[in-house]
Amino acid sequence: MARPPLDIHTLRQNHVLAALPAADLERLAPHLQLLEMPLGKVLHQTGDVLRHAYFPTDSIVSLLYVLQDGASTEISIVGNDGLVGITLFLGGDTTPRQAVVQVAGHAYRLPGEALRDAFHRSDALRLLLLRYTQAQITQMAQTVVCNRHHTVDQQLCRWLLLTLDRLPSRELTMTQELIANMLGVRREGVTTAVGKLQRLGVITHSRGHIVVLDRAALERLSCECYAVVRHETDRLLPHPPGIEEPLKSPA
Amino acid sequence: MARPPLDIHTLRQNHVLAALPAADLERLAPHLQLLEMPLGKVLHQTGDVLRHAYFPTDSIVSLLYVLQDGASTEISIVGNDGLVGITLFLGGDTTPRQAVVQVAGHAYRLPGEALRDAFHRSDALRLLLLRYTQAQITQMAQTVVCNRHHTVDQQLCRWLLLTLDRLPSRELTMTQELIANMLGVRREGVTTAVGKLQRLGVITHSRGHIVVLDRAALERLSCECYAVVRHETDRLLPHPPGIEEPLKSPA
DNA sequence: CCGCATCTGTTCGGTCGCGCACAAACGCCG
DNA sequence: CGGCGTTTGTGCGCGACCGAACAGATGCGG
Repeated sequence: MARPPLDIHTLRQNHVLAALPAADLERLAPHLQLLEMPLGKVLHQTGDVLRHAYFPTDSIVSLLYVLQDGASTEISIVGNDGLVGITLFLGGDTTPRQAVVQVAGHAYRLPGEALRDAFHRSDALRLLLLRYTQAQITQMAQTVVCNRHHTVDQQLCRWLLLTLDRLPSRELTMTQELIANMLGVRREGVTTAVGKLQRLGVITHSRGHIVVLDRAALERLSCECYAVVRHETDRLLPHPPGIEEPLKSPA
Repeated sequence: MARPPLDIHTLRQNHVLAALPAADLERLAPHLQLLEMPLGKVLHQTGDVLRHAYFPTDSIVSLLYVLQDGASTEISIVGNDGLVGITLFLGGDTTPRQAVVQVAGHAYRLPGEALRDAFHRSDALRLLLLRYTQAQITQMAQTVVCNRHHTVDQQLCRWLLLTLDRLPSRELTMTQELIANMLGVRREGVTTAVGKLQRLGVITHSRGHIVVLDRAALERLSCECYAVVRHETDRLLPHPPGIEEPLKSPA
């Protein structure tokens, strides 16, 4: 699919943009630029001054923290439900976190000033962004608990579900090594967990490619953390009408 | 309404209130009510609709998440540097977290509508609250990483330092059991860690009472997480002039 | 000053995840 | 088709933390 940069339909693939009143969106549109988001692209490094916000359409971005010794952990995950760069309107100019493209795709880029500007001018946008911030906070908080109390197996399920919710398909391209980086665990741990899921018939996988066969099972095997985050996200960010809901589980 | 407790000095013990322009503070003042904050008081439960915000003066409040099986973990900690209830202006009316008084003392209580109102009216207050939100996010993010990668010993140091930063003294009243709840680990783990610190001469303790003897050592023994949070907090929330800095390490 | 509840210290076996070291499978490319 | 780098599978030994159980210590209230 070729993407003329300002196709309204493409714009509205991002839920935040889609939920904006037409007037707000039109004012923002001239500043929005559609970008390729290749796997592994670093949107900003630890300590960088943020210059842009990114509104993913079909890409997924991980916010992660990298420790001095190189160990890393995913703090939260951003897909077409949100944006990278809440720091821009919260006020600090930098964050001690890194944003990395975890699933290749596209995103709209918006200069920081334009976002800040819109944030102050538009009540609707402000409301939306603040609620999204709240959703992000919930996600982080749940990650805290999950890291502390749940097994790698459970966390893998949670992570798969969160990622799946932000994808248009049931497949995802991602090596176990990368998943391990996200979860902050060893690759071998992920291998084992993936093996179990495969044996249970919940997924199939081969060399950087995972297909989810039984989403319901995944939800059963996951810890409560996924449900909490999902519930809160749905509550805080009602999905835009007319845009179909990706992967809402029928159960 | 008679309100003896509205001593401006006491008000300004809370850094957020202290940083407000006089006009904003005066408008808020009639709504502020000084409260006793006894140890263990629950400000709000999981799922509660928030009615008030709380601005601690000499108390400390923990935001924690309690899992279905009863296990808990502290998500962030709020003292006189901030407020409980950022959800009020972020937009969700409820949070899936619990707020519990961890160190007894006092706090000013503000009705939710008053906070929301002020948030929308006052640029200064909005700026302040958003930056504080950012600081809270940093704290949570760091807690994610810390839970994943660091030992109980290190985490205890981090926790002691964070708590100490929000206290006017070097002593704190807190059983190991409670600390364990905060950190989300077993009490025995805390006992061991505390024992080590005692042997090193960093703290002394007895029955729910810990005195920090060597703060610098605590910082050395802590993981990098404390420094990151402290640095970000200081950067985002400049301390109010004229109010002395509690426990800034002389080094 | 005694009793008792609370808090703290310690032990022991078990499990989970880590670090390391390889071996096997896969798929891309020449 | 064969080689090679990447990805995945597995098997150790180890340390950290857990769960449970219990013994000592401490301080408060009667």
